[in-house]
Amino acid sequence: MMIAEVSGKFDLSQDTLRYYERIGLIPSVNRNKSGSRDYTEEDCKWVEFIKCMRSAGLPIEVLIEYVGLFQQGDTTIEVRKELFIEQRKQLLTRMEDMKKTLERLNYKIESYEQSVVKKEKELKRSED
Amino acid sequence: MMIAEVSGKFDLSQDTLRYYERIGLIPSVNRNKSGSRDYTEEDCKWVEFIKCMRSAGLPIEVLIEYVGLFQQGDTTIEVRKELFIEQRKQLLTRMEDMKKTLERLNYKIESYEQSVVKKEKELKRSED
DNA sequence: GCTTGACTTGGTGTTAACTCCAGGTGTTAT
DNA sequence: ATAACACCTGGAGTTAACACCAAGTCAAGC
Repeated sequence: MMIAEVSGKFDLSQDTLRYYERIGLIPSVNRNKSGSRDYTEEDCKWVEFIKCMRSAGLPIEVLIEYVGLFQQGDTTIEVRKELFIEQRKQLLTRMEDMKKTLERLNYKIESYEQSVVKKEKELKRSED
Repeated sequence: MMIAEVSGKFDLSQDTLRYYERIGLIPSVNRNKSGSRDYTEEDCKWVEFIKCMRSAGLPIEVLIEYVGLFQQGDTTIEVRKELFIEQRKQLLTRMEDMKKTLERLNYKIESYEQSVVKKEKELKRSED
């Protein structure tokens, strides 16, 4: 799979894909004879995984660490688990914050609806 | 209320509080005779509101727009409502992303637990 | 009246995460 | 074989959201 296709498939710019690879956020992708990247199925899975993690706000630095640990093999499983547990904890905190904010937005929107209704009633009265 | 107290109360640096005010993210705070900021109850409510919105990832730019609209009075209620509806939509999207990521993290962590258990069993066998 | 400490402003510096660009190489179509 | 195109690399530029700093002012304690 050429980079253009991967770019389209995951809605990430080619620059971003190259950037991710350069900083070690995904393992390095093999090149074909002419030097272009040729993504394997495995590579695509990495890209998709990273995209998912990033979309939830996991920092790049942490993900780079994970990729590094992964590449070091089974001896790092325990550390990787701890890393994920920590990230899950932080994710849950962020989700809680968002839940509170969501309720607040809902309340605000409802209030505004009320005040619009009031305005309309006033208008109707003035039309009489 | 002096800035130090507000800073402590909301766990925001004084620099951040001044920054927020400077860019119009909170309405400007009155000064006492010696020129220092003196936060009213109202000011604190703004700070708390902004902190809540920021913690859920609403961009500063959007919040500045909201504060501007708010200060223009009731004629902007409809616009403010739309603004919040849009932000709520985006917030829900982010929350969905996070939920998926959370499930994935949970799965990874569980898998790692399994592989640790396996390792331990192997160890036990080799002890026999 | 002098130091100490909290505050002020205006401006510069920093970090994360991309994003863009120039200059070069290889492939493909006419 | 020449133009058009996709891709490469190394490096510089951008944006959001702060964080830091210098130089100055003000009030309080000794």
